[in-house]
Amino acid sequence: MIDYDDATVRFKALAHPVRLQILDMLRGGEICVCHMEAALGKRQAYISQQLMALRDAGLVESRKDGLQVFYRLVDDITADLLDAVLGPVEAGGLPVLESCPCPNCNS
Amino acid sequence: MIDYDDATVRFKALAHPVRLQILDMLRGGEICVCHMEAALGKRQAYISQQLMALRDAGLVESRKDGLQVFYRLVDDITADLLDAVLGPVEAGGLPVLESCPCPNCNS
DNA sequence: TCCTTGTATTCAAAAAACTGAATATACAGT
DNA sequence: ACTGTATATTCAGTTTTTTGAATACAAGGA
Repeated sequence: MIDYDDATVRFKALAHPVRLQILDMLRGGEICVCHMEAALGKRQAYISQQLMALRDAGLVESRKDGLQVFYRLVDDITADLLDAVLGPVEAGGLPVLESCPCPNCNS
Repeated sequence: MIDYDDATVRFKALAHPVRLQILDMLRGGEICVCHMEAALGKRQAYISQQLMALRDAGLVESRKDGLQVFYRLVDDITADLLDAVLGPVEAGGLPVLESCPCPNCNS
């Protein structure tokens, strides 16, 4: 028997433009919150709220490294859904952002 | 540039257990409203409301045949999304339902 | 034309999601 | 211990979604 309520949780989490954009970034690999903040141009607290929603839905998980917290996708299903709707992940990898203090942006 | 708002419309429509169940049925081919009513055990008006939501989101389209209205999926993207989350479509085709007056259920 | 059947729409109340503001927590450096 | 930086949580007001109830519309048959 298929659990439609279960699937609904996933789609609900996906049904939001900012969360979609975050997940889209995460297709390329794990990212720190500071990076999302710089890339999306939204307040930090707001991004953290959306990340909480994604965590609660079980779509992402986080890893703490010093002051930064890195997020990544939990499973391949989410990546497949994004591929189907947004198209394949864009090449080029994670851009270096001036305003981001994470190790990736400070060579 | 990716249109996240556009994708959000699709995911919003999918983020509902009854609508998901309707779409799941439609993976097997077009179905009449009376069939959904019998299969889901919900009021007709309620099902029609969910179908309206799916139509507004552009996920399904309808065809009128006499008294009955048949619905079908508009594109393959939706079917792909359902495959990814619900698993592949179950074999067996559309079951014949006692309480459904459509031609399919009256051999 | 009138009645029946199948489907669609409108409306309103309740529930849920969204988001800004304020605040809390955790960690690193001094 | 104190400070600053990165992230998380709580709260409340607003907006949106959900859903039951009532009603409207459309097509076929008598």
